[in-house]
Amino acid sequence: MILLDYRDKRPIYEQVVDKLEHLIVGGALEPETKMPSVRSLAMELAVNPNTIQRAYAQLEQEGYLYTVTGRGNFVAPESEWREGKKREVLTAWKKATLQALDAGVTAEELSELLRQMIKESNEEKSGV
Amino acid sequence: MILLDYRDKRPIYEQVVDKLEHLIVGGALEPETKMPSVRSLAMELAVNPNTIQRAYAQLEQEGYLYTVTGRGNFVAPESEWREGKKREVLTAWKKATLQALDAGVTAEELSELLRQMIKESNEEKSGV
DNA sequence: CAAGTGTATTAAGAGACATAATACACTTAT
DNA sequence: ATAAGTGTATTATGTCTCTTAATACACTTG
Repeated sequence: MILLDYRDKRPIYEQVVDKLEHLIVGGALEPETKMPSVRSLAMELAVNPNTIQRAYAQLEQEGYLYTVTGRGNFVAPESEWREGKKREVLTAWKKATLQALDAGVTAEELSELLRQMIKESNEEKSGV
Repeated sequence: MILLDYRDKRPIYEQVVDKLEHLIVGGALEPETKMPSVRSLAMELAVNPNTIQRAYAQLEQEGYLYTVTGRGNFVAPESEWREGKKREVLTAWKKATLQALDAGVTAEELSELLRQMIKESNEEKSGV
């Protein structure tokens, strides 16, 4: 379900959060899907159960999962996280754009890059 | 010259690096400007000299400063860092853009936001 | 009732960050 | 030449975060 990157210097629980969040936002894990138990995912990643517990707790805090004691963790309905996620990435995008403009990148360069990325994104969808 | 943010959880030396880099890229500190000495800046920020030493070492590593033992640290010529900085921010911008698209933000929304930010940026320059 | 869930607690170790106290080589001004 | 101001290096100490480890407990399912 997940592959850890040992060269990554971020905490393990943070990597787990990011990867699971990506799977959820990307639709690979649909709402109401049952997540692996804390103990089984810890076993699979050769990691301490506490670390997974921490990752799940954060994902619940951010609205991606909900927990039922005794039953397990489940992917939350999209309405629980879609808007929050959108705000989060837009804030980050604005910051990155400001930094680019500050560094001397022109508006035209950014527009052109954006067009190019959209084009590539569409080509992938239609299968190139 | 700098104001530390104690709510910021990042290391102090990293904050110092970021702020000085911003002053240099923004033109507030021109090339060949003499930087404050390790000891004096440490005194001013009420911080250990080792911490400033670390910040200066990283800025030198990234091409923003050059060091002359016994004389001090100086802002490097723009040619030493301008291209590297541009590559850095463009990489970050592309990543942020991909994440936005992944999260369901449309290309049109990003284009519109970009236009809006350019407009505001121009208004500031002309003094609104 | 047993096995599988989430949750909580305490202890220990590793590593990064920061402070503290020195020491040394070099440059500048006197 | 000397003193003061530079950068640089080293060692020790303390704090904090991350992680592992070992338990313990409440709840749910079969």
